[in-house]
Amino acid sequence: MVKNKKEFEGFIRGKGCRLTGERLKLIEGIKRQRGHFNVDILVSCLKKQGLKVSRDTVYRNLPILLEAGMVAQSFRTSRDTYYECARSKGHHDHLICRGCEKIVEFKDPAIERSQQRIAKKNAFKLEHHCQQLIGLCEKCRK
Amino acid sequence: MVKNKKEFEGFIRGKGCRLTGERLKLIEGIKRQRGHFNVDILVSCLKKQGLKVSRDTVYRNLPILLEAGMVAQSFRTSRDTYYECARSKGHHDHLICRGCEKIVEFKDPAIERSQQRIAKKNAFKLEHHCQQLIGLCEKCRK
DNA sequence: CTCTTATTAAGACTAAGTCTGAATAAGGAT
DNA sequence: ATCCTTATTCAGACTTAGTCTTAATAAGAG
Repeated sequence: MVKNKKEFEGFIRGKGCRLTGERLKLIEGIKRQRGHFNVDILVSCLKKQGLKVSRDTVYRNLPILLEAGMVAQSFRTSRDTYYECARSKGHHDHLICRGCEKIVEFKDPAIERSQQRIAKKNAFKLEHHCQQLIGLCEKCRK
Repeated sequence: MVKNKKEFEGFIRGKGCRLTGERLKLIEGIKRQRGHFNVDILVSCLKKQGLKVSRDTVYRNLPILLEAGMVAQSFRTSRDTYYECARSKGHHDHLICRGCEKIVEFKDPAIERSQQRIAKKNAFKLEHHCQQLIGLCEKCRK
């Protein structure tokens, strides 16, 4: 899990990739994100802050940042994939109201352990997971 | 959970909707699906079997079939949403290899119970969930 | 059988994500 | 420092899952 610019430099060079200005802008901009973001949100925030980077560059570098553990895939709507800065909080999953789209974050160590057990039983090396509980919140049930 | 044509008729009329030929073709075609399918797969299978229905009709009716519990959302790739006929097997989740895209199905009652507990704690009425464990299978780890 | 209105098909449209090709710049070699 | 190779970037074209529009059709009530 890469935590800062220095570690990122090591990580990126270790892969034989180049440490470009855009990549530094990207990790800077992502650290500034609070909460969930999708690619368009990220690009327009970067732009506002004078850290212009093309949409394509974001798409190209996201897999690297995911691999480095600096960004985590958070959840998906029918339209979009949302991410979040891994440093902002620990890992967690989401409870989503299909009525008002309210999102509640939760952690459950027991579930995580079960997931590891299931992966092991099937000889998988678990890298990450996506767990979304969909339902109706108190208000939306009326 | 709607199980057959008769129950479906009751369900659809209960909603004040019409029992159309297309809807019958749809549930017929879905019952014939084995395993996972996305909208395009479903449309072309229906076509092959002489049950022509437009793509749009499928998209329009999927929420109804989900609500009726005849179809379940199965998992999503970066491109597509996959479904499956709810009757074919019981509910289960997926372990997906990001290398070869192999999919392993699993059930875990303990996780299901935890999910219910989490929903209850947050005053949500849980309708369904999406749990995908992503990693590398034995072969793809080399 | 007639009338109302939900539903349908066809195709235009939207937008997330990918691809292409030319220009740029990182980093090693000299 | 300067040159050279090649990964990376940008801009914009492209692909395609999913949505919307409109006119035609047909389900169901009376």
